[in-house]
Amino acid sequence: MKEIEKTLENKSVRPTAMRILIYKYMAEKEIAVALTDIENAFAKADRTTLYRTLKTFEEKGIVHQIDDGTNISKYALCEPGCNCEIEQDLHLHFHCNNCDETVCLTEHKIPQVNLPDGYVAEDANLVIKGICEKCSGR
Amino acid sequence: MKEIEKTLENKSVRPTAMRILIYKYMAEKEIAVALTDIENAFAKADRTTLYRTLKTFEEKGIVHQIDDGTNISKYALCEPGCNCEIEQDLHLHFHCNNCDETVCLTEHKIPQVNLPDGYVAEDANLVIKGICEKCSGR
DNA sequence: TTAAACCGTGCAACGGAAGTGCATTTATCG
DNA sequence: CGATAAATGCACTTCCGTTGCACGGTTTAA
Ligand SMILES: [Mn+2]
Ligand SMILES: [Mn+2]
Ligand SMILES: [Zn+2]
Ligand SMILES: [Zn+2]
Repeated sequence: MKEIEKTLENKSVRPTAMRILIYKYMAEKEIAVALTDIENAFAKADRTTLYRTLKTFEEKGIVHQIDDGTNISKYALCEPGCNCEIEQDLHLHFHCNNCDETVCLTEHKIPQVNLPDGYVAEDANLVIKGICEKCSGR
Repeated sequence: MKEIEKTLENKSVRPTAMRILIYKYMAEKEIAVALTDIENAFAKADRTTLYRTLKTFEEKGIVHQIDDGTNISKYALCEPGCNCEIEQDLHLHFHCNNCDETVCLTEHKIPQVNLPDGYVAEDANLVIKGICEKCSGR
């Protein structure tokens, strides 16, 4: 728990009770979470607080936002080495068509693509949809 | 104009006046369009009609839906050879951070990626964000 | 040819999710 | 302690996508 407090402080985010709980919640999940997920997990807390917590976490590089094509923003903790406050950590994401869960594949970077003349890339998002490890039964 | 009628009929979509107009509108645009764009272009038509027209077009493989990360669904006509009713035509899309326009890069296919064991890919979406040809000035 | 069935269109309303303004509580610091 | 700033809570809004239902024209079959 003191761990989390330090992590937050290192990112210059004040470690309030709520923030620590949210961080803990996300750390225990291995999948990306939506605002609604957190809302359900912490029924007593107000949605706005959770919303702004995620925004703060995102600004400070604690979590990154994930667009998995569901039109519902997901969030996941950044890996220790990640510095996506500065530049996007271009790993890909996988969305399961069966269980509807989204995971970071942090080891799998988005391949470089050649663009037509005049196009300048600044960011990229690659989402693979299919059947996840759990659902495929391997 | 007769061209469009035939195109629609070939895809087993009845060529109503509205549908022909929408098709024409999309054919003239070189960029992906949102429902709101069409709505603005055809102020007299009802939003629902336009919405359902796009859905019909999509089901029949006349257009494909594009998720460019803006959380606003875009649509673009399918290329002549495209058969994305059956399998996804995996070209990438480019979204300009400056003019906010999204284009299909139909010549640029999404590169194959290796997934961890147990993961099965069924579909993929790759969006590059940056500065487009028009906005970069060459 | 005429009635029935079907399909396209329009109107109204709903729902989820993101976002904002402002009051209130809680923490920080002199 | 009081002053100040930050965090939280509540209410409300907006935007987009979506659906139900009714009306009217078109196709189809008796
Ligand atoms: Mn990720
Ligand atoms: Mn496209
Ligand atoms: Zn799954
Ligand atoms: Zn541009």
